[in-house]
Amino acid sequence: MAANEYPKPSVTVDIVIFTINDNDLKLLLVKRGVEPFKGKWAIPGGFVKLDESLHEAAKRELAEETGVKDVYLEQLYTFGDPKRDPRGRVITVSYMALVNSEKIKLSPSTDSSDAQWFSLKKLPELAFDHKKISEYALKRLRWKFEYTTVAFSMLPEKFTISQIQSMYEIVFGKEFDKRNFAKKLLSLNILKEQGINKNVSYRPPMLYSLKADIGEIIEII
Amino acid sequence: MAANEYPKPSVTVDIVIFTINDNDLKLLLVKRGVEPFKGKWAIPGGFVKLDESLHEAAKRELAEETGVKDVYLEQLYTFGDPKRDPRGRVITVSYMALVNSEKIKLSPSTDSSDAQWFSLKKLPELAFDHKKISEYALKRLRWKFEYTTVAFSMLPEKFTISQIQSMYEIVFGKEFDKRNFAKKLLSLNILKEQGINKNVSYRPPMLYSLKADIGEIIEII
DNA sequence: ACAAAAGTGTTGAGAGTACACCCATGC
DNA sequence: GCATGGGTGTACTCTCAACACTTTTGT
Repeated sequence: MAANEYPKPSVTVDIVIFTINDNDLKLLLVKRGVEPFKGKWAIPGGFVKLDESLHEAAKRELAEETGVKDVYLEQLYTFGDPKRDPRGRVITVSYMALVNSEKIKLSPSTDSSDAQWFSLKKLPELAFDHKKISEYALKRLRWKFEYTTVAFSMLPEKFTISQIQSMYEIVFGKEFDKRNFAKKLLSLNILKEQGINKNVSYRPPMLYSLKADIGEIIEII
Repeated sequence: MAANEYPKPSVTVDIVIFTINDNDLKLLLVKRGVEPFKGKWAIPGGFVKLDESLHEAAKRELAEETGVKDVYLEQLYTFGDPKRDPRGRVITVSYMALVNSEKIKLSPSTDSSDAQWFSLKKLPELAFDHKKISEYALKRLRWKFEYTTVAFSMLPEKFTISQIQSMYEIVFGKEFDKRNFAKKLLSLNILKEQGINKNVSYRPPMLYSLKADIGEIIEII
């Protein structure tokens, strides 16, 4: 039963890259330049190299597309229907990434007609089973927002409470009560005051950062 | 960028099969007959065929090992470290299955020295990264018990409340208050009374079944 | 003084937790 | 009548949801 007795499928990673800008939740799509689905929009991804782990492959593809490293990256689910790629058997391990839109510069090698941010509300038709993958990613994103601190990975180091609340309202598509939101957030005891932001024409808000010992994503369930 | 330009990894499915018997949570392990790790215990699994989906592959391997079909089966996570298999690049999609121990007959082709149930408390050393996989599966199992109705898939059609409570106590390794447990369970409104079990030498318990419209696993979060 | 967003407290409802006694049966 | 597990209610605490007004700044 050696590992090479069987015909082998191809293995890819596909990455649903989320960001928030213009008060909207967006994901990055690339336009396919080759058949199949030539000209259709697709989630960025590519083949896994034999000497890299799945996570490394996802990180590499992400860096190639967006130029960012050190972002939140999480494996979602592996899609392996035999008919999902007309070229042959391709199994894809899907990932989700959360990036801070201010840190992104879309890869200069791909001009902007090839890679674009799309609002979740106005997605074009997607290649392969990428609609299913992006729906799965959105569910997971909401779950993670509800029960962990991933949201902070889409913010700059210092942020205001209303910036956080606004992200939650965008992701869940509904509004939250300001008092209850702040009360809950502060009671978690994960924020540190960072002084006051003076560059606004209204009452200046308190800036916060995550406490030093909250480097990693924690569960707030 | 055809699908076959790259050298390909092998893809397997590995299934963590849980059951409860003798008041203990157990998982099924098979003894490896070939190198590498010959003689070591491993989670059952095998290569994915080119014309079957991942779920079908997991179902097939499960049926080959245990003879059971129609059990709860869920994809967990895909492990793809380049060094996880000394034979070469093997990516494995892990699954978890929950089976009713009364319905199992271990495959007759494998004698009992080759496949055995092990208590989670006394696992032997495992081949490959199977320890990591089984730990991941246990976490997911506990999560699913807490927030969904998967537990019922390990019970016969009619069951008592204390059977359910006993399963939860085994899976979480702690005891629950009998009154609170019954109150919570009955308040979910998913059980139907099925008359009284008379074959006991103490006050006979009420038997329940899942309501007809609760065929699928539901979230009880 | 006005516009804009920041900041803040109380109340009621529901869920979870802790806790102990009587009941129905077989032997 | 005794051993065995079955079945049940109350009180407390905590969390969540609903709800509106004052404060601070720039212009």
